[in-house]
Amino acid sequence: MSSRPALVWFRQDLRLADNPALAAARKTGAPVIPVYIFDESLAHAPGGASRWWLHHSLEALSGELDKLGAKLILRRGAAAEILPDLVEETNAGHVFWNRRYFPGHIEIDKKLKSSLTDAGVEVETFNGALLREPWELKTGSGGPYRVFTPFWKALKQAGPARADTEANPRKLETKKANVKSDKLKDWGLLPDKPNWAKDFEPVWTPGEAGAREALRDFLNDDIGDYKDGRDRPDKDYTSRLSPHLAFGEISPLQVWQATRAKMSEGEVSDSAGEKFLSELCWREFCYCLLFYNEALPETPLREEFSDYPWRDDKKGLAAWRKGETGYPIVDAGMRQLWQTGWMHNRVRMIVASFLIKDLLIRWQDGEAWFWDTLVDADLANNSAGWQWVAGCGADAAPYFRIFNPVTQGEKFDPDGAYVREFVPELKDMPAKHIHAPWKAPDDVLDKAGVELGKSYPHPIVDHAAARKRALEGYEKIKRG
DNA sequence: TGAAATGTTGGGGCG
DNA sequence: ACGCCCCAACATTTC
Repeated sequence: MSSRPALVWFRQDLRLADNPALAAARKTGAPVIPVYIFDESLAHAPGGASRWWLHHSLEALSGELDKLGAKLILRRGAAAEILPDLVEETNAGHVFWNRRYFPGHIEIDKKLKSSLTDAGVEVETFNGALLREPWELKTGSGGPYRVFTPFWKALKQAGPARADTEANPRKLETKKANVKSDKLKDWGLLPDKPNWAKDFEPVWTPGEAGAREALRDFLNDDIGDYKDGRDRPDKDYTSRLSPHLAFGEISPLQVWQATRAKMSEGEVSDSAGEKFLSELCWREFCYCLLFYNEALPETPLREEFSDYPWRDDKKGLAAWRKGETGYPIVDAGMRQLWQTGWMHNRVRMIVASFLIKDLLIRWQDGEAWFWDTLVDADLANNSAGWQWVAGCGADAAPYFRIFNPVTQGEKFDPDGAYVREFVPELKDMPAKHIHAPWKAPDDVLDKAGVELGKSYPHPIVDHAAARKRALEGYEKIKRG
């Protein structure tokens, strides 16, 4: 037992339960000092929507710590300098954190670990973010997996690295630490003038309690129709856990265990539960891809795609961002993203396919927009996802798989309810014509109060022609 | 975790 | 009764 305090450095693990670093700190018996450092100097600093979430998540974490008598210390700046300062200031004998896996982060953490260790501080790091570390699962030939299905099989076979989750601590050894902390509101994480996040509030509850509630609601109810329902943006059959997972308000192990428990109780069908867990493991797969391919966020994994004849189309990109492409399912998705900080996964694939293949705009441009606007923006998921749609990733959709936005709309939003919610100017269109208003007879448009080119745009590209153009571009890079 | 083009089959209308 | 055409409904191939 040591009287020198134990520092817990919170990062992408803004929770108290099932937090190995925090658990280790408690085990020392020393007073625990929780710390969060906001480092904007890093590449891939959080985008606007993530900053909104981060603010509220930190507020929630700080509140939970308060209940245990601990004060969350907030500091802003380069962790490489601030953490050693804090260690010195507090005379900490231990520092604990859960590992990060993104390029840049890893180097910082490694250096800190060795310099602090050299200075006589005991540093220990843990896996708090993944079911398995990227290096724990290898193919038969010893390399990392590059195809999802075998990865998923191997992970399912191996199971999570830890068997049990740890409950929320009820007690924490603390000491009145006289350590200065920033005020959260001074970080300016919240939007102001205008408050574009006002519609986020009714939709989301950032923080550990909100995460737990989202998981419980999903497993008790919405997961029933997950297998097919998860593809329906007009329904509420997805877990909406993504932002909670991105900020580590809940661990994948907690999700895994809770789902397995419901499955063995027979309350969740095997088909729905397995499908959901496989989606959870897409996240693991993406982390793996990024861990072994640092350039994933910028550079196509398949090199030939660097030569793809992309177009510079500022107007097209702007129309896509604003949800004014004239394709209702695309516009609904882009507006859902802007309004709520989130987009249904099926629609993410549709809008991404549209940007890349119909507009021939670089996937990196879409990735950047998602990064800024998604509350669940996650470097691994976002870059792997965009590469997947673009067809240049490891286990990517073939390039010629080009979504038809009309067919997709008719298939997955058959009544048009999703479009009506987010594209209100089409709310009086009948289901039959809502996904292709330009093909609707004049009297139908009149009756719905839609004037193409005025109240709702004409399609900015002709899909059939755009599809042909995209495939011709593919021929070019295939020939090299 | 597509879509479009092309091919095949089978039923019904019709001369 | 028969062949022929049409076309919907699938199936297969191709991008």
